[in-house]
Amino acid sequence: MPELPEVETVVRSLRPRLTGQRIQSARISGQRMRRSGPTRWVKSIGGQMVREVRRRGKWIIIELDDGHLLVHLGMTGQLRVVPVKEPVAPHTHVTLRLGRKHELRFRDERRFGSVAHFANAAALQAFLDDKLGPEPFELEPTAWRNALQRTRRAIKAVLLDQAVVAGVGNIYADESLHRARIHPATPAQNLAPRMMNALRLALSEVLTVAIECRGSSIRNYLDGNGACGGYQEEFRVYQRYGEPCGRCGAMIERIRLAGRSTHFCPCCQRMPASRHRLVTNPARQR
DNA sequence: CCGACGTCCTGCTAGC
DNA sequence: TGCTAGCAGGACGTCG
Repeated sequence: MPELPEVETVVRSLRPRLTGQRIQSARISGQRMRRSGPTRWVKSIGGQMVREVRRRGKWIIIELDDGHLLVHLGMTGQLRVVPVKEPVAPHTHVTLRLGRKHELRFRDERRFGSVAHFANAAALQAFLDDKLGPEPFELEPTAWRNALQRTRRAIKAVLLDQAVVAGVGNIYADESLHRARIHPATPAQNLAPRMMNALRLALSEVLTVAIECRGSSIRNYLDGNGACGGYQEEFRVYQRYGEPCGRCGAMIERIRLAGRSTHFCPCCQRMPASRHRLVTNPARQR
């Protein structure tokens, strides 16, 4: 389940292997991916050079001489540079021939991912700006507080909302909430300002360490060279249902929240008392 | 307009 | 041992 750290790791591993490489040809095989749009670009990108590989949220941007490829790994997507002679794995949907010996392959068994082409840089920017909030490392404290204060949704659901903060998925939402000692069902606007700030810092810290560990490998996540990540060894709550919390020893619980499996420590992560009075008491209002 | 929820997709696994 | 229902979840569409 690639989230920001996994996508960042893939980008870092692909960057030196793709930048400056000329794409000889591209092909799409098997059944079409969902949500990838028209595929006429496959014919037009032959001969173009890769200028840059970068990340925005969970999206991978491959900048070409003329246009961009925008890749989302979905749940099970893998983007890897492999020798041409390596057998083509099942569910390989897109292949970019890079030279005599290597090709970039996009593989995605569950087909939640996508590979789309943008001819126009402004259109790509508009597409991303429309759906993505700031990167977690660049959250501006006041804007973050304002975003949380204007919604009653459970904080877990807010963290998963890419328009609020880009790149957080189920694993790092749970891990960050545990680090900040916040109950995942807490309505966002009930969080005290210092807790909002604690969460902002926890997100940054958890994601930074996860990137240093090259992401988490749960099932089939691999980076651009086919290597596993190691952050799964650092999980404090995710998939640790029934195990003792490393901080207080209480049993980690699992609930269903925002349609997602949610893991937390009932002792370290308490729901705050309602701050209703602060809102309704005129003496407290400006 | 906001927020909750269903849908897509396949492979693995818990449970009978 | 073999079968099947259920689970996993990111993005997006739909509905109240």
